[in-house]
Amino acid sequence: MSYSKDMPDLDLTHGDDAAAVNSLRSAVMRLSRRLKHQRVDESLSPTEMSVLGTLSRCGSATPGELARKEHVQPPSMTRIVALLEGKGLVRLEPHPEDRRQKVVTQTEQAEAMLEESRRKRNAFLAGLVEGLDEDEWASLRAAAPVLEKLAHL
Amino acid sequence: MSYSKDMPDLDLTHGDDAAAVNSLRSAVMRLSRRLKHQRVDESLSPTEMSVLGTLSRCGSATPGELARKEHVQPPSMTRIVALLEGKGLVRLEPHPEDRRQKVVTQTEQAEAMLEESRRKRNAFLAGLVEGLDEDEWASLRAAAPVLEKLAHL
DNA sequence: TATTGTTATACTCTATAACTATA
DNA sequence: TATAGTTATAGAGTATAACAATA
Repeated sequence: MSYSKDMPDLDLTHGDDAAAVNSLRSAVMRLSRRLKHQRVDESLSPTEMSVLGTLSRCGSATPGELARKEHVQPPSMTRIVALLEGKGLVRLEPHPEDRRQKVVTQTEQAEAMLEESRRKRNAFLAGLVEGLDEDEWASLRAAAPVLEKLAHL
Repeated sequence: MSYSKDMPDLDLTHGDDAAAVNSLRSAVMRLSRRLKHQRVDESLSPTEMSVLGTLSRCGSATPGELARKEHVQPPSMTRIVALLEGKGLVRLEPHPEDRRQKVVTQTEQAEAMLEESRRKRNAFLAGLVEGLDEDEWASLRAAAPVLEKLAHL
């Protein structure tokens, strides 16, 4: 039996697992559309916000690394980085070892903006979460890091 | 103290809740981009698939109801419904009580397509889930219905 | 007068293909 | 020859505004 205790015993013929997978996909797609509309800065797209969040968490990165992390193609990241630079939210520096690459770093202005916008985002999600009970919110909190992992697995 | 036991004690000044909210938003956006690429039918967009899923779960609906459920504007739903009708996946009938409205119903062909595609979707998500351990998958299963609720709250 | 749905139009975001510079 | 990033272009999906038909 090719079964490891570290792997979930995901049985695709099992109705409950299949239902969970369907439910998850549908919910993520629909929730993402709602979040798209809750822009903290009206002029920043969700992906642009996500790039700033990634830089805030992971520090500096090259455009190529950012493209892979955000699951967009390199030309799209070129455009995003140029836009963020134009707004003074990131700084572009030459790569110390490879002159083809660049290093993207967020500015203090970006960090301040993220902090400022956190309240607005939380207000929106808190409004939704108020419709949940304690157990549901606990489920969500437990799942958040797993969804993060899934997003860049 | 304005506290109800049915409401989560969401404290926006509390770092853990704020972090969970941020994590959730970021993960949902990035995961949705990955799912976008995993189309069961290459010719159907995620929203179009989601409409079929909604019809499958909820039965018939008017274009206006579908627009509200999917969080798109009425003109967008007009376009989606027309496209699905052109592919023979939904049927449009006059509303029995209000001649302004229409009733959208999925066809047998749509149900067969959903069933067929379920295996492909599951294969992709199962691939991701294989990188999780038992507890993580359990968290996700518990959170799926909550995310569904959040998506149309 | 309000509501449901449609048509016409424009915008945002992303992708692909072709190119430049460096490794 | 392969890789990082850019430029130019096209396409998908959605929104807003203006309109038609019905309540």
